[in-house]
Amino acid sequence: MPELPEVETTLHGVQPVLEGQRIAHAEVRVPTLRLPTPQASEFEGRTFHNFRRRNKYILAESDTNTSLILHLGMSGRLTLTTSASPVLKHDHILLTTTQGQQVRFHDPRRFGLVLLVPTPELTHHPLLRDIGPEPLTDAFNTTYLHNALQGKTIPIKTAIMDGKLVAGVGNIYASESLFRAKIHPLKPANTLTKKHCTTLVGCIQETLHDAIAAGGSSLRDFSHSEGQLGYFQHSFAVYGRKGQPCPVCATPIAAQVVNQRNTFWCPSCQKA
DNA sequence: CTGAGCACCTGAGGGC
DNA sequence: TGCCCTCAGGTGCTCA
Repeated sequence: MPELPEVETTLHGVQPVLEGQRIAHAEVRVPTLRLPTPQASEFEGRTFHNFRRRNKYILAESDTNTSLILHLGMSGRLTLTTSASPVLKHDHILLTTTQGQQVRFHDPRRFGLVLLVPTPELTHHPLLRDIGPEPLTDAFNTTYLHNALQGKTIPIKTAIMDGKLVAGVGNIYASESLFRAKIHPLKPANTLTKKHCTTLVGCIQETLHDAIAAGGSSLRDFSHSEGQLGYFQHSFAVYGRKGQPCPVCATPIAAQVVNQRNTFWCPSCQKA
């Protein structure tokens, strides 16, 4: 998946199509996603509004006190098309508006999910209730991060990928942010000084902002909801660049699996 | 609390 | 050309 910037890009693609438009027809072809998908009839007749992103979830509200929760998982994407367009393999959910536009949830690996839940329960929903502050808001700041890291001996990279600590920092942007901050990914979280935290907060925000501005990354599975490819991957400084020269000092980039995830850093620029 | 392992599922890419 | 193997952006569970 799509990390936060890709979700943000997807949100901006789908919002203009669905916001305020009635769902005239829905089709659920494959209901077995990470969690079971509602029946097609539960989408029909709804008008969604107040689209927004929380962590890597896209949320929206509709009538009868019902809200939408959508997650792209590892390989999910939303495509914008019409009902005239041939249905592709892995097009699991098709929502057609009264305007004739169609949004499709396409997800080969089916780690994503699409749910309808009672709006009053949304903030208490198990998927959302324990999520930490959004990284691009003032709530994510030096004091917050420093306090949150106290007592944690886990690697800082593992810490910032924990959605309970901060929302939406995935595997790619964790490596990229730590490179910009010149902090070694294995540095124990509780050894970061306030100064480190100030730098890291700034670098996470800067990295995400840059990626959003670039329209999100495009790895194998991602395309914009319009079907165009993003291009932030051309800007990766360390991710996926094992053995290649550091863009700052030309030292070969190191790689190691940390917390089950591939992790990249510059052994010279980033201090433990 | 921590880390390791596994699970969900399919497709892409490399090696031979 | 094709088979076999490994790996992948995310989460969430169990176990020691």
